[in-house]
Amino acid sequence: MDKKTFYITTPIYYPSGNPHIGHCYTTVACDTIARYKRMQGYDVMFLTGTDEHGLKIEQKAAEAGITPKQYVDEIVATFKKLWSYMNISYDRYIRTTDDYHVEAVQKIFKALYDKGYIYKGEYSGKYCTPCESFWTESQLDENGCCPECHRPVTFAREEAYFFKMSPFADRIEDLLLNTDYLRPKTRAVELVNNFIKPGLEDLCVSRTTFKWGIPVSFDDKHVVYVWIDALSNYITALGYENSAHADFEKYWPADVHMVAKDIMRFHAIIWPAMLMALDIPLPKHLAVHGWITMQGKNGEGEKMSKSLGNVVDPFMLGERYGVDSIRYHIMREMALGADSMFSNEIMINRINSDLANGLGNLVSRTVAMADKYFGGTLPTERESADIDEDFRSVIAGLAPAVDAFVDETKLKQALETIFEGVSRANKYIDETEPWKLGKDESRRARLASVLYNLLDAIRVIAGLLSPFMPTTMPKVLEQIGATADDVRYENLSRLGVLPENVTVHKGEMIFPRIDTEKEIEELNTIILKNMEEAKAKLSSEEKNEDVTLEPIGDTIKIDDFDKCDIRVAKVISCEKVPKSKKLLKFILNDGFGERQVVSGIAKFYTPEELVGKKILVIANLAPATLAGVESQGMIISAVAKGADGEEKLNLIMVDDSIPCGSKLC
RNA sequence: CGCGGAGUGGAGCAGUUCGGUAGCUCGUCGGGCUCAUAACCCGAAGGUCGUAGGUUCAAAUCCUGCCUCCGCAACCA
Repeated sequence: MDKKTFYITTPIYYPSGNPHIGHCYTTVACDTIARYKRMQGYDVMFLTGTDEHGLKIEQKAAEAGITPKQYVDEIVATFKKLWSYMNISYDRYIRTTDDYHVEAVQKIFKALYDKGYIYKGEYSGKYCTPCESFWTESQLDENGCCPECHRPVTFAREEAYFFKMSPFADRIEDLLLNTDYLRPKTRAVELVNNFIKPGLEDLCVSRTTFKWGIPVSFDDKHVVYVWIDALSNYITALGYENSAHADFEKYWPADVHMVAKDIMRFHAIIWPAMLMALDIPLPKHLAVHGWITMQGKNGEGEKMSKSLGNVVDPFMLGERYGVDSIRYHIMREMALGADSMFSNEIMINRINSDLANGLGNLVSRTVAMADKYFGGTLPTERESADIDEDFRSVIAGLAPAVDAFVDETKLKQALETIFEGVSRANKYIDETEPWKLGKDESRRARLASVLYNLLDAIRVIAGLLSPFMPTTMPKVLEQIGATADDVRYENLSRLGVLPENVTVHKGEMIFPRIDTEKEIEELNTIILKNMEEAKAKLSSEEKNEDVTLEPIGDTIKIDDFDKCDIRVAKVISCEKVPKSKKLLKFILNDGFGERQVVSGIAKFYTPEELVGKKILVIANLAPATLAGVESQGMIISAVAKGADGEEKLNLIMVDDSIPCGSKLC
């Protein structure tokens, strides 16, 4: 008999740095769904992996003085270590550097080329020598400068391959708007309005500017750019166009691709387009979740950032509170589509109230009573009461409800449902007052019924929670004397499965209560230390260590320089350009009068701190309009890239004694 | 007028599709209980549902204007 199959994937992660709790978010959710489906009897394929090509990896490796492969090998090892630590039960791990993937991607690329969906074109734009990058017309800025470094670029042509997406626009729009492919669907309209309605642009799918990638088989100047290389992992891992695996027919189409919202676009538009072009059925669902944001001092969510030192280290948390507690918290807080706040306090409170006070204490008190009143083994006489019925029906109703939520990838709601059962059980204890029954010899049968109902309820709860917390639930089952057979999936929607004369085994506390104040204090100490380290790292960068410098540009003649009229100017006023993130609007005194200049440095400076300062401005630059504001010139600043990849920018400020309008030569 | 989302007791959220007593978790306060991990159970306080209008017997829910926040896009001359 063929089992029903279930194929679920995480994205393949980009190993340009070590994994953090954000990666855990997606992966733990997939793991839980995979385990749940296995429990239900599905033949599950759970895929994760790493996307190991690209310029950034090439550069990072060069900085470290090792080959790209050595570099990614190291980081992949860390990923695998984390997954093993987090109990991730992936069935397959794909690396885009794996031979079979490389081979298959080349075939896919060729197939798309043969079908006419990939064509050789060329950038009609210009080449930026320092960046070693070509830019298409649409990417170029208004002065025809490099959109990354904004230096003049030389006009050049270079061939590249493009993937034609426009033939699929209508089908993709339909997929997003009229099917439940995208979960949650709230962002479908946004995607359609922003990317499909204006016309799907052809996608550049090859590069000649770096080498660390999969060579195009029929044109080895080119390497395959990220889209076709990375996205196709979902099918190559099953053996599509390769012989390393042979279960494409069996598992495809995928049931769930789970991704974070930042890569939703690629999975919602490009991936379906690729599959359509290849005539492959589309995956059933794309589940998009939000980010974990750190709760800042004012209670606002702020993004995790290495320079803030607020990156959460999953290993550290696991050591302190147990891996299952972390898994629980992640899934309990995660909602489809929406961001969720993370703070040590939120997490500890959650663990305490749900796991320690709720579930842990329920197990502990129930087992303790069975032990105390019956020496651990229940007698077989029974006496039921009306009051049992409501309790039993709540417990019996858990499994179907949880099934439905898991199918909709709503793990948060699934957990809420299960914990309603925990709550109901605690209430049942109060209703039945077993401690009173224990004092009355004549009520032994009643007491046995009550404790049996409780143990049986815990059996169901622990069974349903096993996919979520695979390490601790077996301990619960051990304590209540349940066997693996008692928590077979079919038995989770059934009551009365435990043997009448079940024997409990009192053990240690499964979820010890955390001393909130003490832990917060200790964690704050750790965080403080991290922040200081981050700061120390920053100041060492200022000493020119670990700073990536741009190469020196092409030689120019003195006339070339003379074309630039650089003047000293004083900042009269400065304010943020409304609706822009990066732009500041300056009114300058350049010695001749007032001049308005816009500069994209809002990230680095606040308007107030610049007023009154003397700076340098290119005075004869052609005016341009930015975000609707005219800019008459360019303010000069010094730029370098720090070790963390973040740009460091400093305005060149000059001595106040230099008169406005002085010319640099 | 670029596109979209959100504003609900102290905190985090549900409810808005198809108007009809405003709900959950945490926190606070009071009570109960003692089997248990200072836990558990019950109860209470606390919200003019961002704002101003409109439709209606009736609006958190429908319509209009406005304010604030967030995401995407644009923007780094």
